[in-house]
Amino acid sequence: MGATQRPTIKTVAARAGVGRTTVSRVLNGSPLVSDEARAAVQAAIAELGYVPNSVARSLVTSRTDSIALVIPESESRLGSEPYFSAVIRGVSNGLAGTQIQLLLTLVRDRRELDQLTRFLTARRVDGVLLVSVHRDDPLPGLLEKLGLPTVLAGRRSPAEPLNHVHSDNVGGAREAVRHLLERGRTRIATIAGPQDMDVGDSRLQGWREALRDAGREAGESLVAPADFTEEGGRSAMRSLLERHPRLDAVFAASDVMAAGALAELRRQGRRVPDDVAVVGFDDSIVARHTDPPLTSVRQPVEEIGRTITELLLQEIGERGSARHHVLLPTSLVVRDST
Amino acid sequence: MGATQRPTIKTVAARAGVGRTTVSRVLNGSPLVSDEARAAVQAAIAELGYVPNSVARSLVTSRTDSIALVIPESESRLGSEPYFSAVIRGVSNGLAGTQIQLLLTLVRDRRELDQLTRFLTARRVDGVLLVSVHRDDPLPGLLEKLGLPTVLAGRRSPAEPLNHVHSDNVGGAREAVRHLLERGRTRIATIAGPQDMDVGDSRLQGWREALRDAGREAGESLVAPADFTEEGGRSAMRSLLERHPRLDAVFAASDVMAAGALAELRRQGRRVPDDVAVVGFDDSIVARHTDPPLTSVRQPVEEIGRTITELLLQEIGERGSARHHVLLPTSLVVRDST
DNA sequence: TTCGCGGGTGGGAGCGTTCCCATCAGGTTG
DNA sequence: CAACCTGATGGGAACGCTCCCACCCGCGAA
Repeated sequence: MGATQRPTIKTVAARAGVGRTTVSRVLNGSPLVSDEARAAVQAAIAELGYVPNSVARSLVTSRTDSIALVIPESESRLGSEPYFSAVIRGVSNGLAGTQIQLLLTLVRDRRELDQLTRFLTARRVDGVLLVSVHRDDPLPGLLEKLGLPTVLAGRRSPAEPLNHVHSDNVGGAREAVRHLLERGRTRIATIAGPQDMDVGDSRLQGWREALRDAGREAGESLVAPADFTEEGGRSAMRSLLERHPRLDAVFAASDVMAAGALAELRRQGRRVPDDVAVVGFDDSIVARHTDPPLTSVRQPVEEIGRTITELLLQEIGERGSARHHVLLPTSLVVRDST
Repeated sequence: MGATQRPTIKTVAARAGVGRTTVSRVLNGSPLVSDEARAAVQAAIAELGYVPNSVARSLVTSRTDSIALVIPESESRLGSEPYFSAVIRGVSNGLAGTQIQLLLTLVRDRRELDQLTRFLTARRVDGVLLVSVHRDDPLPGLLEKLGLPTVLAGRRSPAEPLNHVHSDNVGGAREAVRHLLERGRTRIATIAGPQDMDVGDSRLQGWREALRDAGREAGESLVAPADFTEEGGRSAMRSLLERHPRLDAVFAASDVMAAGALAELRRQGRRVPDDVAVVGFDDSIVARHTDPPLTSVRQPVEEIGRTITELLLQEIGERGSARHHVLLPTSLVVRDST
């Protein structure tokens, strides 16, 4: 009791002395409405505090005016990785000014994946943003089969056919390693990202290319893959030091892993940058606060978020438009760790 | 073309040789269905790959099976503050196992607030989680007026009438200051949070109480309020040092501000903890990586997220249940900065 | 004058569900 | 044996909107 019934389009029509259809036309900005009718309708809307029922609209238009941002990660990463927050912020920026709502879906396990699959099959969103894709991720294939507009942040492989936006991981890594070479480092190891992700691959490839360009060896024993976590970075550093006690530089494929590496180096009494120089990737908040502050490859994460959103909106608007692959530049931020 | 029409409940009914209603009953788990009918329906559903249209369901039930998480913050904070990521993670955890979807809404300016208001008025969600509330935030009042189930993470004031979950900010701050006293510090300043937020107030109050309990002065000149940003922390530290060149400890109401304070102390050649001890609040990833690592008050942010979600689901389920105010404990994590 | 045309308008149908109610079979009761 | 219940079932109506189509009116052209 108390909460009086919400006005519907009928109420408004009656109040304005016009038909339902005319109200609908005003609502949807049709030009085929006389000025008087439009004014009457607008007055009625204001008096009644009418707000259209978007569920009813969705039922007939089969648009939902919402998109999903899917983060298929073990919970540990959202949180430690400022990356995701920045993407979210970018997406939200890209959505500003539209009426489109953002659904956030974390996929942690098999059950949640099944649930998401049903959700997407039911077309409860107009499009999907996929972040942090793995090579064998089932989602991109599903989305393509469903014909649901999709844009990836990152790519499954260099041959990614779907719309995607990524930063120049190869180039960024090369620049980082070149920087280490310029600083006179000669034994440069790398803590690589997961090898089932293109970011991992590409940054490793950049490391290799830079070393080869300089005529240096890029042996596999100088590579320790980890999982983008701090603890992973720490133990990767440990194993690198065991294999190459005399290494004098490390390129880590993320700041968080670099932070783990710093901790291990400190534990073993190595000075940074005097004994070992360290470069990270992301230029996240972590990089500014480590001891010493971390030289890092900056990637425009927020811009990635904004761009995938813009591409998605475009794809939703005009189906079957050409595929877009956007590459965003990185830049090296030099601090005290090198 | 190609994409064959999605099956509806009618298709399923025809296939199973039953009526619409029976299919609906099976879908909603009604016990008033014979075993044969149920089996036939389930088989038909499987064969057709039928997924119920939740929009149509929403229209008649007027439930949306979604909730909104509203973050009313200038974009700078989501991103620098691991707090929000942790809340999001907790909320997502709290939602696991339900069919409820999470809508994320960042409110950055007046326009976005208006848009959100319309959105909520249209009841496009079943309930709302509100994070980082300010004293004069218009949203809680609006939500109460709309009768939309709401739970706050934090509170507007100690007299908050709405459902809310918060951590023991007063107690945490007291513990931090007591710790500094035990370490023999005598001139303990504080970098306080925004004074239009209860978190700011409460942590300041904890600082005052601890000092008074110890018979120390807690003069206003030892208080420098800031805005939870790193830059704010830095300039607050600067003004504290101007006023009290001989202070030997600072309690900052957030890790990020503490990080700013550390930077300023270093710039001025003060050693931490030898000359000045520093305590932060949040025990975020930042605290572990500052130089030196930061002693900090840990608050169970993820648990806050989970708890507000549980309360909201409960409130949505059984309207008008008693109001809940949950207080979660904090704990001090001692590192090298004290 | 008649016809055609096009802007402005409103009613009916339909989107895919759930809910209310009527119906029906088969058993139990007095 | 009639009256009644009880469990299983299905059709109609409704949720609030958009879209199709028919309609009306006033105008200029034939």
